[in-house]
Amino acid sequence: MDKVKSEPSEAFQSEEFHCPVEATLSLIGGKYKTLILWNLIGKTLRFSELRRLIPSATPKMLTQQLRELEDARLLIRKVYAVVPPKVEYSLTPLGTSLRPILESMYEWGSQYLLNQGTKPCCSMKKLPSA
Amino acid sequence: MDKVKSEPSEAFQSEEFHCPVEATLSLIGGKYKTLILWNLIGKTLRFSELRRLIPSATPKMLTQQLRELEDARLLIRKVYAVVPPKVEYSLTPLGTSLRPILESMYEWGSQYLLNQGTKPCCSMKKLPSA
DNA sequence: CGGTATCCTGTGGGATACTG
DNA sequence: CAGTATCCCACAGGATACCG
Repeated sequence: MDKVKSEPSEAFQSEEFHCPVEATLSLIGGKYKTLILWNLIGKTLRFSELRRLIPSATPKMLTQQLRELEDARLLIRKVYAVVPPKVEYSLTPLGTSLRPILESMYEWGSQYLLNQGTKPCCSMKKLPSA
Repeated sequence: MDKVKSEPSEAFQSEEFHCPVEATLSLIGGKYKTLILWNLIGKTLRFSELRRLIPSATPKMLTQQLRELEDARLLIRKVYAVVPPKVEYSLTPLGTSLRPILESMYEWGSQYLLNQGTKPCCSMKKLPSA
């Protein structure tokens, strides 16, 4: 298995894209991805912090989703050569540029849940004003 | 199997929702759903017209996605009691209210595809101005 | 025309255990 | 601390055929 992976985002190069909306969806649509992006807006978080913020994601899933977001250039993984290991995740400008979309989805979803009489839950709070 | 289905959206009533963004995602994130919604903005289309607009969706998948969108109250399925059968799909006000989200996802995705050097394709054209 | 019904495969994703 | 490595299986979703 000669998977080289010298540079990220190889998967996306070979992927035939559909339409712009679906392209966007393919980047943020994965399980836990919106949660990850949301939590990283304006912050830098370590792996263990993300685990605590998203307890339902197993380490395997969290790693996988983070790698895919990194491949899509939406976030950066910064490894510190220290012991014990320290890794920090933060959004790239591209990742940050998703904020308006995420916020409009948050607003729409909140309204929808209200109208359905369903209680919004989970760790996804509203973001600070700007 | 006593699946009653007197009223739509039963599945969503019993579904435990996560956070607003994921709730939104759960409604529009399905395969072909954005394509369907996009094509229906400002229009009314028949089943066969949707099939032609989204050729990659098999009838089974198209039906399934349409039913889920109907359950979510995003579109309406209007059946005419004529022969040969005639069914028309159109967005509800709720469905139409997704337009800003879809458009911002379209814009973001277009930009992303440009920067990646990937050619946008498929039947998803830009919408008329308003 | 507008769908169902069946069969079947790939894989998303959970549980669990181990490692540099 | 920050992940891998396996095992496993439910189910999304394709192909194909048929129906009122």
